[in-house]
Amino acid sequence: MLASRGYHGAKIADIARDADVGVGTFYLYYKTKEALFTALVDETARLLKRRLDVVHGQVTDPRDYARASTATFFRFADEHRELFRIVFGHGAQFHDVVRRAQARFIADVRENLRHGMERGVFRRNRAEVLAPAFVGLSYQVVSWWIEQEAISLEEVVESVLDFVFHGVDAAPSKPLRPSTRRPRRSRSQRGS
Amino acid sequence: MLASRGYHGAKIADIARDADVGVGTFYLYYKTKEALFTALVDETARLLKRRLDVVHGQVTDPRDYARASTATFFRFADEHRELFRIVFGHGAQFHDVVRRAQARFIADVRENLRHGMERGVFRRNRAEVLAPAFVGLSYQVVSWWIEQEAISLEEVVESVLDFVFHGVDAAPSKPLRPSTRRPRRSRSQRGS
Amino acid sequence: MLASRGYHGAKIADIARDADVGVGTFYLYYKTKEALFTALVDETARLLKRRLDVVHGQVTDPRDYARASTATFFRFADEHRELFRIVFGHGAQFHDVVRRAQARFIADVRENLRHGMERGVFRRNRAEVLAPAFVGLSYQVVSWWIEQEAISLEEVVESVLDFVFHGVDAAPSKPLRPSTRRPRRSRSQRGS
Amino acid sequence: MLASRGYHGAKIADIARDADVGVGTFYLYYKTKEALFTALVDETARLLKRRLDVVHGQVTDPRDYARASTATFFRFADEHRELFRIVFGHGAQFHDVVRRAQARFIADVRENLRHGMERGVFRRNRAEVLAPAFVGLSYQVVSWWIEQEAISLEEVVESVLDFVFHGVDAAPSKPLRPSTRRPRRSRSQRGS
DNA sequence: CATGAATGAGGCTTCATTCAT
DNA sequence: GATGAATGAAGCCTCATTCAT
Repeated sequence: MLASRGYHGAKIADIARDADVGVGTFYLYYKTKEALFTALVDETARLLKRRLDVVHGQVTDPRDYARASTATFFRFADEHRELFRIVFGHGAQFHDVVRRAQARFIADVRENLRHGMERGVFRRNRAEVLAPAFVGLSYQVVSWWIEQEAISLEEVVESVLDFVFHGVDAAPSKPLRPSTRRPRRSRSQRGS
Repeated sequence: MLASRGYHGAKIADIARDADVGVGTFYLYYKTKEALFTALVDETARLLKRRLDVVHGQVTDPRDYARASTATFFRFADEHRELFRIVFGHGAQFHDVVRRAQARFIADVRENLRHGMERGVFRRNRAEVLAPAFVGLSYQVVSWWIEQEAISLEEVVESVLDFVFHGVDAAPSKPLRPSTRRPRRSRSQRGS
Repeated sequence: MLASRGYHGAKIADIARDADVGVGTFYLYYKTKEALFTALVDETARLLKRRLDVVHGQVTDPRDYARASTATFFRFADEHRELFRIVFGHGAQFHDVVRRAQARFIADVRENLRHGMERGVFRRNRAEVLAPAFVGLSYQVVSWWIEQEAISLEEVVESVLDFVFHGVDAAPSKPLRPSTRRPRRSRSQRGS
Repeated sequence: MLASRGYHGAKIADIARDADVGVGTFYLYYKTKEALFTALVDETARLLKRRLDVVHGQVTDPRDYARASTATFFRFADEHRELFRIVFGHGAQFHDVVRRAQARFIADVRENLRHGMERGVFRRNRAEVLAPAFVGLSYQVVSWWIEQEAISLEEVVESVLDFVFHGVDAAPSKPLRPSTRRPRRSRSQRGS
């Protein structure tokens, strides 16, 4: 219900009917509609975080960290499609709970990126830009993948990781910011 | 209004007041609330598409195509923040119009990726996976960037493009699928 | 519960919890919420009536009757605060049972007033007007008195009786309707 | 509606139908059901207060004050039966707004009683007891009177004032507390 | 064309009552 | 008898939409 219709599309009556209970019964479990949503988001974030914590505990290399995170995220989405659709899909981002959860994951990714850059295993680049990029691409690919059965988990993850590590360029890559860099020139001046 | 409150949060009365007209007047211009939303999405997609068509007309190389597309997308979002927030933000993705527009852009990206891979300028990888990745990361980075003033347009685009072309790995990249590979064997067999 | 929250404010679940039984058990004792209320009112009226009957049996003089009634009413309210609050308080008057009980008490008072007037121990006045006045003032004073601890039962009753018997005027009173009065003339003409 | 059914008995739909408007229209005039009730109570209290202020401005003697107040109260109730029923009747007392309004009127009466006692025109008695008595009897008599057509305004007021000034006792009255008073003896000891 | 007061369908929530255990 | 989870009718309120001015 919430998964297929979204927060606004799913009426309490629908949700109750879906669960084969009366409307009153719904309110025995959740104080409000909002509360159900919040509970699902929190539960999802908690579950995912737990899974990530486990795999993060087993790696030290930032690359492994990224690999493990990505694989875990995809596996998690695969195993909890309904929850995933509710939390990430169907216009739920507007919800504060979701935004905060997302922000925490982005922060996590950012730290790993920074760590990797400092250690020299990641290309020097703006971690604050790459972090949302990481999360955004993962979410979008998962959203696409989850709705179809054409490709295996391993294959998506493999593709995503290749992209994430090497980008699309076939040519051997040069550093983004050569150490011999001179003062920026084109620093732009966007107004409002 | 739509931008700051989202589709469900914005009431017709608010929208009308914002536009300094009466609610009745709103209905002279749009048949329903839904129609306004659809019109804005269509308009946005049309505007963006026109901009992309222009820059695409000036490039032939798939890398340039990707560069130009990305830069254009960011510039567009910057220049039409309100529209961008309405169309992409605040849980609008659930809307069919948005989904279709998004699908068109993803298809466009996919074609360029395929083209680049065939021409050998892009690493061989699954274009159908990378296309949503591209769009998802662009959207997420733009969403982050648009809400803050800390970094210039050129800088975000530079970061994004470096990431998109070279990924995060500091080491020189090896192909995902070694060139010495013979004609596809196991190449998966997605139907739809 | 009923006493502190009123008929509409008290939920069956609250009442049951207060009585340390399950909601189901409540319905073993009372057919409906309304039935509980009616039963309480009836019980209260019955108790009060019994007490009044006892004291009334011991007096013949209408003044003593009034004195005894008033004292009994206050004592009763004092001893059954909860019941009093339920029956008279918290907007219960709207209830038909309460209205009927009240009407019976008013009728009783009226008869005593008539009796006293006929016997010449009470000033001639309209008994049908004084009866509700009696009841109304008793109820209001009790309501005020019951919620505070500042003054003793004897003191309130003393004050009320002095007021009821002598009014507020310090001057010696003259009869309302001199016995030498001629047939009514001015019998009113209030419109709506 | 509110007048005939009381706060809980009157549904918004009823009120709207009674006023020959849609439910939505109701909410153009009042934010909530509660707000309507509060507004009516405030309006009533304001109107009555204004009327009382006028007549109070024309008297100095506490007896005249009491006479004028009573007459004004009855006249007001007669002219605003609906409002009166809403505010005082049908179990509205439970409402805080009503309670506060009532408290203000009681305080007003109490001050006049005190004043009269100090000036020696009223019998010495406990003003804090007599004030609620005054209000309670007025309210109850008005409630009775307003529902029937048998007696004129002048007559009720006359009866009430005679009662209020002289009480029911036919005998000439003696003071409640003789100036030659000795120390209290039996002054009670109510527990809980 | 423009307006905004009026509308009522529809959504969320409460709570008296039932009934299987 | 006792229980309390389950129920759904009913009530309050919102807001997209209409239409008379």
